[in-house]
Amino acid sequence: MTTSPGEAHYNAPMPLPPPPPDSSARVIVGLSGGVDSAVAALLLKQSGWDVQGLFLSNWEEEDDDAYCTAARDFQDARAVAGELGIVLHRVSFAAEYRERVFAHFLREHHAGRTPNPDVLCNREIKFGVALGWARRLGASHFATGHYARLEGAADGPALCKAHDGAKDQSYFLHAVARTELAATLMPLGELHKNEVRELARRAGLPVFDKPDSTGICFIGERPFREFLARYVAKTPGPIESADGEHLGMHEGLAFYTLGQREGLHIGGRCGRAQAPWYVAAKDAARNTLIVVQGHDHPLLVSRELGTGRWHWLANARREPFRCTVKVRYRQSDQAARLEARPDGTMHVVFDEPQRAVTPGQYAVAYDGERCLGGAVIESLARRERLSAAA
RNA sequence: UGGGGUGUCGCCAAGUGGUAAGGCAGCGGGUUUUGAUCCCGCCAUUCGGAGGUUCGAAUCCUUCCACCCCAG
Repeated sequence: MTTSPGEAHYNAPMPLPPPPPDSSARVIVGLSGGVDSAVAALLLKQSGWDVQGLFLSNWEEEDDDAYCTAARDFQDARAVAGELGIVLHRVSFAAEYRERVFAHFLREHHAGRTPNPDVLCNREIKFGVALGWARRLGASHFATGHYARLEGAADGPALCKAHDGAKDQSYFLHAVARTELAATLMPLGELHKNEVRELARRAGLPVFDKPDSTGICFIGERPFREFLARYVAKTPGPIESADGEHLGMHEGLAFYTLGQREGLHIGGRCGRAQAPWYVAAKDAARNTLIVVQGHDHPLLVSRELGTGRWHWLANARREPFRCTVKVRYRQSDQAARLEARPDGTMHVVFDEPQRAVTPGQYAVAYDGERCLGGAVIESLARRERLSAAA
């Protein structure tokens, strides 16, 4: 059953979630107030589960529209629960979010790296404390509206890509503990986004046309630099080309990420090409941002990277093996050779050089549709060393 | 102070009589549960100032101003 995105096959049999193991089995669905989690709850109910909703509020600020957004989301979640006739619990994990996700987020930025808070948010909050809370609420299972599939494999639960490749969120889920995935249901994994919206519309769910949310999970979409500046002091310093020419000033290394183009304020230079400039490196010792010109400049690409401790979502492999790897969300799969180190880290060598591999982001491995696990990117090896060019 | 050169959007830069290219930056939007990238749109009634020639000037003339280089 293949369908191109855009033309849904509403008449095809809808893939329903697995029926409950027994008639009274309870599942707690994380209801965000968005359309995805609403439809996840809808489908589970239709399958016969005893469904209850859980609304998480993890970011409590009273100073701006984030508060309004959160309040609106809760209202939407409540409306959905009302329409489905299910109980809705509301729990704040703001303290946990701050300690386990946001503190790390700030530490990484202070260190000049580019953290991915949503990976941690899934592991620590949604599939951590929230899932634990679901158990306390008497549920055997926890469910979310993530676009990913969970299958039973010979070696345990397997996290697989969503059928809707454009929405696949397995990258963000790679760090979740397997024991937690074993108790998790993701009913949307075989649906396309437009099908989800259509299901919501037909079921009378008021959020059927609510726009997709973006931005850091629970914090939301906002001007990133401005937001970060509330927590990280600005430490201005020079911007230099790889050959040492002074090109301007930066606001602090934490406010930039590798491969970034915007915000450098570098205009035309006499004798230089007419191409935009991109962040190639951060020289912390000199508080200097190193930039290069051209989207695919050699100093922007890496062929190898080293990770932190690898988290397996399949049986660990001790011998080198080939698979595909993403170094950022929504990147197409890149062929690579992986070799686990004795200390639990991973060494990745790509077939093709990769652009803007960034410490703090995650390298996530796949065998076809299945996610094999991943780890944070710690180091990278460029084709040419920066020092050689300087 | 002589001699030479240059002054076109925040920056780089086309345009030498026919009614202001392009790139970068910036801004806005799209894509996106990180941060990026990417895509689309906007962005000089005006060419250092003032006069003049001309049907018509950024382009020619006069003059003033600024900056740069060489002399000194």
